[in-house]
Amino acid sequence: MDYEFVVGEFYGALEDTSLLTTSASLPAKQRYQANARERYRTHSVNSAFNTLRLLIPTEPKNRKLSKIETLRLAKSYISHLAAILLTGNYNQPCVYVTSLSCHSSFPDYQLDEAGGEDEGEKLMEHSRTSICTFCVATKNGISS
DNA sequence: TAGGCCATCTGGTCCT
DNA sequence: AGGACCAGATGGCCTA
Repeated sequence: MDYEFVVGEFYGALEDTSLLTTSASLPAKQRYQANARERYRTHSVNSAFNTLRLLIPTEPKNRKLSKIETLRLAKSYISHLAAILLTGNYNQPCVYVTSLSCHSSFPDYQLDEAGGEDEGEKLMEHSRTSICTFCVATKNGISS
């Protein structure tokens, strides 16, 4: 990795000592280089987030998701796509998934909520009535 | 103006 | 020893 480039990219030449600050754990120059590496690493993470954002449909289309929204919606989107594969239904796949796949597709639904003999019926009822987070966020699959 | 989100700095820990 | 990774602290920006 070209750290001289990284440093130059963000704050100018390394020999610009006005940018060097004291640190309890590291000499100024090493601290400065560590900061530059951390910035570079953070930017790499952000690039990955941006790439992921491009893969997730949103409503409206130009809405920019926050990082936490991107992660949550990506997770739901994966479940949504799995439901499509499972049901072959492109419009309301998450409504028709089986109880087992429904349970795995809807982590918000806790197993201990459905304890007892009627667990299966509750799961089936859940599968009939629940819309996944992705469907809610994008209005995808919700009949009007 | 408060709250959410983000970038940056920093120190600690783990790994090579 | 040095770099990668992580989490906490801090301050700036934006929006309701």
